[in-house]
Amino acid sequence: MTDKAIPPRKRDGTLRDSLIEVGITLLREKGADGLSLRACAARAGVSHAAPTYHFKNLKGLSTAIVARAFNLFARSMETSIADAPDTPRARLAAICEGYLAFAKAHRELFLFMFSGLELNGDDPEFKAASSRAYAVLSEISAPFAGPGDDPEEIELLIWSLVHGYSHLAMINKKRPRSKGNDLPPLANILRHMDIKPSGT
Amino acid sequence: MTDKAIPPRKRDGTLRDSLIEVGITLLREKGADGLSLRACAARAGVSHAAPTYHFKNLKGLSTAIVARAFNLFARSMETSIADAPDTPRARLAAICEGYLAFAKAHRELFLFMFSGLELNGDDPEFKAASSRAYAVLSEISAPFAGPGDDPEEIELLIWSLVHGYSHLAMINKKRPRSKGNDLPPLANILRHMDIKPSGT
DNA sequence: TGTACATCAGTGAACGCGCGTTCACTGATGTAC
DNA sequence: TGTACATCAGTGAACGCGCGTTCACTGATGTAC
Repeated sequence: MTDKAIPPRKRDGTLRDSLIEVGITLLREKGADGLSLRACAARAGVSHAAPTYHFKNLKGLSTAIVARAFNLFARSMETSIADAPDTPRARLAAICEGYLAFAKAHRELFLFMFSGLELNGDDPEFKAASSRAYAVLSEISAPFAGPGDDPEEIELLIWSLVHGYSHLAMINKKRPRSKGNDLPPLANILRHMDIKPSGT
Repeated sequence: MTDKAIPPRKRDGTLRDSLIEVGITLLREKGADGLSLRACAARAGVSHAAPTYHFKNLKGLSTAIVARAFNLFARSMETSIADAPDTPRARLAAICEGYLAFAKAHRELFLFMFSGLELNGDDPEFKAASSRAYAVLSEISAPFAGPGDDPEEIELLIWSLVHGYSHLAMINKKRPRSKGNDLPPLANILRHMDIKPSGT
């Protein structure tokens, strides 16, 4: 079993993109410790120095990967919302499901993007992608801010809850068998949170 | 400036402990990437092979460090609770403050212990320490479970919220200056969450 | 349509580094008698 | 109190590994005229 998952390429302008995808694969398979410029190059069937040309260094590659991750993340939430009934509560439930679904589908990537790793914070792709995700959250939260409320507080309440739930779920891979292997579902947790859309 | 922060030691039975503390220092100074068996040994003024004797390997050292972390974490919450008025809401607020205070005081350690890193899950010290932290949370949450509620759901609601808030706060070191550099305070977030002690 | 030239995208060798792990060893400490 | 012995705690050399980064290079592609 050799390691050439991707056939050798020649100048078709897609290498940068491929390296990002390979990086995500590497994260999935080996976690954050398995991500390196050299490993990405090898997996992409390219010289070990090639990634440096596109990303300058490991931090640059990581930033590009996290930018991609935030786009996938935003898309997961957007898709979930698009399928939901057009009421504030249904949309809230949907964004939470989308958040959690992304985490479950990309555990290592999710942990990586929220690992506190230092990135090129000024990178435009990165900024655009993370803003996109934040905008979704912000939009869905807005209807729950009453007249006297700071909308940022409501956002942060919702964000904290769904992020905490998802993050803890990713950390606790293994739970005691006695109660089944799952946390109480997110929907049940949400039901306990008595915030109300401001129109009611 | 040499690197002998701790003078060379000779057989006083405290090396294991010192290595754990040095490991925590290393995390604080350089993050997860700065933690290694060799770096701990060097910092403790001891041969590079010494840590292996006590921890077997890097995973063992990491497990010991996280166990220590969970004890500090539990203590932070316990202290905060001990100083609070003896009402369910005050105790809830106190545990949340203790949770956040620990994260702020030990950012890198907090990120490390919740990084999803694989540890020796069966290690007794580790199990005891994490159970201790969980027990605090569980005890404080109990009064908020009404007659029809699953107590685990209430625990998870509270845990998710405070964990999410703290974790996001650690990730977003830098916020846009325009609004000041701080998130809306945790107390405000908690106020929006209308759970009630079951006696009321 | 052909040619000269610049730039682009990737190569491959080389550098030095820190790492985890193994292993034979040693000298100090503790125990049995 | 002295002696023999076992175990403990740490040493230091050695192993091979993968890593990031630099650098002179090359051959393909694109552009100007």
